[in-house]
Amino acid sequence: MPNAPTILVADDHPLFREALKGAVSKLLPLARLVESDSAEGLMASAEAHPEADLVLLDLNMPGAHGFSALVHLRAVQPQLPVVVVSAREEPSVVRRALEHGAAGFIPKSSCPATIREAIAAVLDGGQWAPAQADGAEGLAPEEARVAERLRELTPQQFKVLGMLGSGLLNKQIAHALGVSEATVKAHMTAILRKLGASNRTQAVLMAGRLAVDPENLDG
Amino acid sequence: MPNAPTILVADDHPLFREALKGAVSKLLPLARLVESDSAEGLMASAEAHPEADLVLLDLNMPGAHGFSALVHLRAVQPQLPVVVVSAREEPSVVRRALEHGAAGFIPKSSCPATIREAIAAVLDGGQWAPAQADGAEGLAPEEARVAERLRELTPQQFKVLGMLGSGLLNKQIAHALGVSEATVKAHMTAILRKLGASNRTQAVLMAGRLAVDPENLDG
DNA sequence: GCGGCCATTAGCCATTGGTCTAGTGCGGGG
DNA sequence: CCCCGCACTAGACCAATGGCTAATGGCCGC
Repeated sequence: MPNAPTILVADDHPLFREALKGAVSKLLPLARLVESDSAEGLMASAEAHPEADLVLLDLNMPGAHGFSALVHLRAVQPQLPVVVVSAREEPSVVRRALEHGAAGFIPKSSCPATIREAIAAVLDGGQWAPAQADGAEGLAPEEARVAERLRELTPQQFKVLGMLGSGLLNKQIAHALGVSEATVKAHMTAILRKLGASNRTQAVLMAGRLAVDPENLDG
Repeated sequence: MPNAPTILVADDHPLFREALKGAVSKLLPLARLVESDSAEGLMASAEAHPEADLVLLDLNMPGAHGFSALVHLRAVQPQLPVVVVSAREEPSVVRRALEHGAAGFIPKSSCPATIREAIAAVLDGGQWAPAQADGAEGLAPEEARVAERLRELTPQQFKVLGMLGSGLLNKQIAHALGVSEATVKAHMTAILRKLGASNRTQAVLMAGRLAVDPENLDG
C-alpha cells in the first residue's frame, strides 16, 4: 500500500467523521482524506477520486439506508475496497455487508486501536471483520439475486434508479439530471430489463430489499 | 369479558400457533379459536368474525412484514384489541407496536404463564407489555404521520394498497378483486390523496415505512 | 482504426396510470 | 320518511409509462 493513500470517509455524523479521521491520521499521517455526508456526496467523491485506496462507509446515511450505497459503490468501482462502519453490529448485518462486497466491517463501538488495525489490514489487501460474524446465516437468496442484478447497472442508471426510489416522474428525473426525458426512458427500460421488473413499481420494491431489515427468523 | 370469547390467532409458524392455542385453552377452555397463517387470511377472518374479542398477531407473516398488518387491522376494526406476538423484543419494537395501537405485546420467549397473564389483562380491557419498553424512544414522526394517514383508508382501499405493494398493475388488482379497472383507479386516486402521494411509486414507498427497520441511531 | 459499450436523443405506438364526473346503495339523523 | 354523507362502482378523457427502431458521438481496448 502507498504510504500516502487517498481515503474517502462517508458518515453523516460530523463528530464520528472526526473520530475516523483521527484514527486514520494516527496510522497514516500522510493520507489524504476526502469527506462525504451523504450517499450522493460519496458517489461524487468516488468519481472525482478514481485513484482512491479505501472507503470508510457508514450504513444509514441520508439517501441510502441499508446496503444500497455499498452495492452501488461496489458496482461502479469494484477495484475500490470498502470498509463498512456501522452502529449496527449484529452478526447478520456484518455477514451481509461482507457478502455485498465489503472488504471489512468496523463496529462503531470499536476502540481506535481496533479501527486502525482494520484499516491497515484492508489497505494491505486483506479483510477484517469481528469474529462474531462466523455463525450468521448469509444473504437471503433473493436479496443476493437483486444485488447481483444491480451490479449490472451503469453509473447513470444507478442515479436514475435512485431518483425513481424517491418517487420522481421521468420528467422530473430528466430535469434533475439535465438530460431529455427520452434519455431517462431509455435508462428506465434498461433498468427494468436488467432487474427483471415489468414496471417501475416493481423496480422500486426490488431496490428496497437492500434495506437493513433483518427478515428475522420466527419461532 | 365473556367466558367463551372468540380469539383470532395469526402466525405463519404452525408449531407456535399450537403453543398459543394451548395457552389460550388453558386460560379459557371455552374460547373459540380462529387461525390464520397470513395477513390476507387474518383480514378475512377478522371480517368474518366481527364479534371477535381479541387478536394474537405475529409480526412478519407472509404478506405483511413489520407493522402493516397491525395498522391495517386497527384501521379497519378499531374496537378489536390486538396483542402483538413477536420474536423481536427490542424495546423500540415493543414501543412502536403499542404506538401503532396494539393493546399488548408478548415476546415469543415468554413462558406460558406470562402469555396467559397478558391475554387475561387485555381481555379485561387493560394493556400488557414487558417492562423494558419504558425507556425506548417512540415512533419516528414521519412514521407516525404515515400510520395516521393509513388509518383513513377504507377496507377496500387497504386491499388495493396491499396489492400495489406487491407490484401489481391496476388491471391485475381489478381482476383479483373482481371489479373493473376503473374502480381500482378510483380507489387508487383516493389512496394517493389520503396518503399525500402524487403517484403509486410514492404510495408504495410510504407504505414500506411500516417495516421493522429500526431507522437506527448512529454515532 | 475498428468494434464494442455507453450516453444521448428522437419518434412512434400500445398500454397503463390518474383525474373528473357521475350513478348506486347503505346507514344515520332530522 | 327523506336527506345527507360515505363507500363503492364505473365511463370518458388526458397524461405518463414502456417497448421499439434508429441515429449520433465519446471512450476504451484490441
